[in-house]
Amino acid sequence: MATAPRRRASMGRQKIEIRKIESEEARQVCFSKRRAGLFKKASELAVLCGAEVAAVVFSPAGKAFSFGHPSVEAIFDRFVPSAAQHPGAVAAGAGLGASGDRNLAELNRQYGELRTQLEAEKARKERAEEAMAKERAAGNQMAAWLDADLRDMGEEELMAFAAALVEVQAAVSERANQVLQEALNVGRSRSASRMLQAPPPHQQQQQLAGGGTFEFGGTSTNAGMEIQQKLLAVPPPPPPGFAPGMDIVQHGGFPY
Amino acid sequence: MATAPRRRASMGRQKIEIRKIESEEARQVCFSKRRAGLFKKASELAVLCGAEVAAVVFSPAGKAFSFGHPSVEAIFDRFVPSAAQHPGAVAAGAGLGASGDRNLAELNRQYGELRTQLEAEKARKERAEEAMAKERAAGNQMAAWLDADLRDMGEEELMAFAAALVEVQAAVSERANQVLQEALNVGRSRSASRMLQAPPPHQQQQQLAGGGTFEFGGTSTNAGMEIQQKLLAVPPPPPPGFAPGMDIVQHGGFPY
DNA sequence: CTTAGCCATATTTGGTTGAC
DNA sequence: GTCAACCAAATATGGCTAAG
Repeated sequence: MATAPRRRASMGRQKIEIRKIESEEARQVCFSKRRAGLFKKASELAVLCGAEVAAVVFSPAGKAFSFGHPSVEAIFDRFVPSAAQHPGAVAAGAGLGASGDRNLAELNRQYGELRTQLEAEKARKERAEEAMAKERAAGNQMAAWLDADLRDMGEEELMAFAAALVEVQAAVSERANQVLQEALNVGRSRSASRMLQAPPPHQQQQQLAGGGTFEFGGTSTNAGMEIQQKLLAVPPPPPPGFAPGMDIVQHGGFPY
Repeated sequence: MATAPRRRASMGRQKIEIRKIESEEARQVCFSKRRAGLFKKASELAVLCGAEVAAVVFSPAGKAFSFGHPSVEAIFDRFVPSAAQHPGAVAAGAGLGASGDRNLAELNRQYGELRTQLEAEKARKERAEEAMAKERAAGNQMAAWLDADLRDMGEEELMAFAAALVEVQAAVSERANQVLQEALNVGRSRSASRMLQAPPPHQQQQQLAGGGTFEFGGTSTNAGMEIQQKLLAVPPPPPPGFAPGMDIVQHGGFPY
């Protein structure tokens, strides 16, 4: 058409991390958009599932917005009847027996924690997946073992597994050396050298901790301990997770 | 509607009208998904815009779920100044049977739900544990392999074996490093320390930050949150490594 | 039954621009 | 400064299947 600088009218939706938006302005705009979106979602949830939903939002400026079906009051009322969810309150419980005496705050905290962990694990899993592909490339039988259910391992297991790996690594290394030695002794240079010509593509990544291949005990007696120490040596463990902090209460299960 | 029998494993997301879902089952599923989505949105809104958000939803079955930042009660209070939610300790000790009966019962049920959640997680871990046992078994097998009598091997065999070892070694090494890294990234709470059956007594239990409630109202600078989110932001590439000494955060404990 | 993915597509919403 | 509109990429999630 005319002389209209047809520049891409948009960069499309940009990905943003869930952290407080710096720009006051952008934040305000975002607030509006998302508030609307939230209410819409709330509404849909209410209609689609015949659920009772209430949502109250205070803009950073202090203005209040709310959505409620049938009404905010109704929901709140139902929710708060005797609310014993005061951190200080006891909210003893008997129903569920032993552990029923936790107060909501605690449950809350626990849940948030759990969720955070799940989130973290999820991320980890993905990275693992990636690495796995690489290993598979190695094409050897061991890869299978290495791949195994690592993806499903929890932190604990991972740690233990790591310890195991270190051991194996040492053993393999040693053995490899031996084999090479043997090979050389028997003197069939031909293949011996060729073998070495096939350097595993991932050898490069062996550096991490010490600056080279980590050398945990050639002995398997205390590999675990070593690791433990290494771990502890690491700086503080930054807790990952999505939307940390806010207190998710989930009085109930949260499928995620 | 033209039947498209087995087009693809997925029909992709179908467009649906916003009206009560007929299928009880589908409705339940939808409820779960959307409830999660709603809370996530709420959470994002809170974080992104530094707003205070509360959402309460009652499933058609009557179960209550809620999300609140900083907390549902806080929002409620603010929304309804006259709210009488400071009963002090309605359900204290006595628990069921008191005026907070209904509420408590509800709470208990809810807790049960949560507990189920946790159990699920636990189960998952167990499965992992199991898997690990398997790994270990494989490991033993490998050990045997390592002990194979090289003298009985033919040249070819020997060479192949050696080559394999080298590769395995590399793979293991890399994997070990990776695992360690992962563990470090996530290895905070849980029982990262319990990982070794015979852990050195000097293991300093990491103080986990868990889903602590971070103060929001104010302004920005909340070290804890910053870091957490930063980490999250770090998608995949940036090798967390040991070097970066993000400061930490660990809000020690909770003011409970 | 409840939970966990998968996949393709419906929605949502950053970033911008322009009118109030 | 608020809000609406636009565009395109980021997400959320119906519909299903598989696993407990």
